[in-house]
Amino acid sequence: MKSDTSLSKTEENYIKAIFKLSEKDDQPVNTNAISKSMSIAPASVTDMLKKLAEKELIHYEKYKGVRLSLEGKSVATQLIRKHRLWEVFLVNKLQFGWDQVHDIAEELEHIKSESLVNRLDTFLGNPKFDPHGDPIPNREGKFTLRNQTTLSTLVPGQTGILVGVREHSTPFLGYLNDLKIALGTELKLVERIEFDNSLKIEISQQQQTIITEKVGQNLFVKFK
Amino acid sequence: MKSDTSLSKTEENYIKAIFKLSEKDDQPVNTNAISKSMSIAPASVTDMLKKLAEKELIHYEKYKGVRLSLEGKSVATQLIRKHRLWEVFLVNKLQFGWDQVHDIAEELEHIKSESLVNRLDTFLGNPKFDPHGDPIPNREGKFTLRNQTTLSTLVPGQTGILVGVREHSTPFLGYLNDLKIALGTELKLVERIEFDNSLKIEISQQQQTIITEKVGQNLFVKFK
DNA sequence: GTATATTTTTAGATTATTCTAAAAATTGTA
DNA sequence: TACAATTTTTAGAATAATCTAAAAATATAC
Ligand SMILES: [Mn+2]
Ligand SMILES: [Mn+2]
Ligand SMILES: [Mn+2]
Ligand SMILES: [Mn+2]
Repeated sequence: MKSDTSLSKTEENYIKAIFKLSEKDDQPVNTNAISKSMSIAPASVTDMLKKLAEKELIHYEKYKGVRLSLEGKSVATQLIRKHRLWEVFLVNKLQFGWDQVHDIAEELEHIKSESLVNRLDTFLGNPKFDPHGDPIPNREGKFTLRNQTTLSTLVPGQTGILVGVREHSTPFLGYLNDLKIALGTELKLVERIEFDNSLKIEISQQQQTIITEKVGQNLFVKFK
Repeated sequence: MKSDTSLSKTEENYIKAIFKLSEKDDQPVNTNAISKSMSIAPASVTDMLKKLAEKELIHYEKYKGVRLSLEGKSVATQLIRKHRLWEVFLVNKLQFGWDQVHDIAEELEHIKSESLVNRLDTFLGNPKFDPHGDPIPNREGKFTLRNQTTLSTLVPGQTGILVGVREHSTPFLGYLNDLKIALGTELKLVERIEFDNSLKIEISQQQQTIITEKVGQNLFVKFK
């Protein structure tokens, strides 16, 4: 049962952090993990977990970590929907670069108006992916799945199209900008260097470069 | 000298309230006036005034009311700029009604990003007025002046075009919607009823209606 | 399986914003 | 000018979100 419908920005940020930490494995999320991901002291996290449990947004047992309740998952999903739709707006309509929009979207996602989100969605043409290739949940919270193959798993000679990035940091996206790599760019794995698993790639059938294994693991591609 | 650049949403709301209260006469604004306009207890207002004075956003002398400093005026103007640009976005791009956008804009105005506002301005085509006919300050904070003549000052037989509304409440705007009165609508003063100064008007050369004096005073018109 | 290390919670404080009640200052009135 | 009414400020307290330090629980290691 949802007791209090209106959540503070702070509460929303905790919910989102917990959601992101439990995305991969569906394991309970530890206090310390939340603390680190949000840069907030563990003691403060404990306090908030009690509060969120009280509101039935999470299932919480002392010392055992937390899981989002169905209600909590829905809150998280709607926040992610808003975040990503705003990012599309900022990039497609206001001409921001994909490396400039995260922090602004981080604020915009907390504006509470269902009709605003839905009208924005319509205005943008119901996009399925955000500027980083991340899927945008629909009104019902359903995500379109994206290819999870990374460039580093291709075999030499194989070509992929960039459909998403795992890392979202400004430095990483700026680095891709410098390499003229954007969503939709054709990337061919030319050679894997044995020594350190770094990759020689060809970008848009033009320049060749070396990227580290780590970079390769952060580039999601689909087969051409 | 501006000491702390970042203001809380709360501080911003006080600055805006003080600005609006001193718009007409340039007199100092009293604690009680702020208290009433914001629905916050006078004692709380006093506390905040001390804080804003500390930050040099207002000139404050105990028991004598406050005035915005130049810095404070600039903060207020930029907030109003953001508020009105967002209202234009909501109405022109997302198809909201002019009676539905104020509260959402009240939230959006607190998003802090200079490039966001300026890009939004460009995207909207640098509008000079918002959906209620209120002037939108430019980057430098300059307002385009709008005609301040109200319908109630016309002489019978005279026609005006609606260029703005003084009241912004949802009920008032909804009432105008019902009457098919919008910005740009032609309004002819047919007759002034002596008894209570109510006005018989003709809307878009079509229906005739009676409106109260109060309504007439809330409709800004320019001569046709 | 005890001792040590790590994680989590509790206790006690702090800052921002708000409140009510009471005191102080100012304003209006006769 | 004196008294009353009004306005404003001060005092003391509450709530939300955070912190540090210490205690308690759990996990790891030998
Ligand atoms: Mn983002
Ligand atoms: Mn994104
Ligand atoms: Mn408004
Ligand atoms: Mn407006």
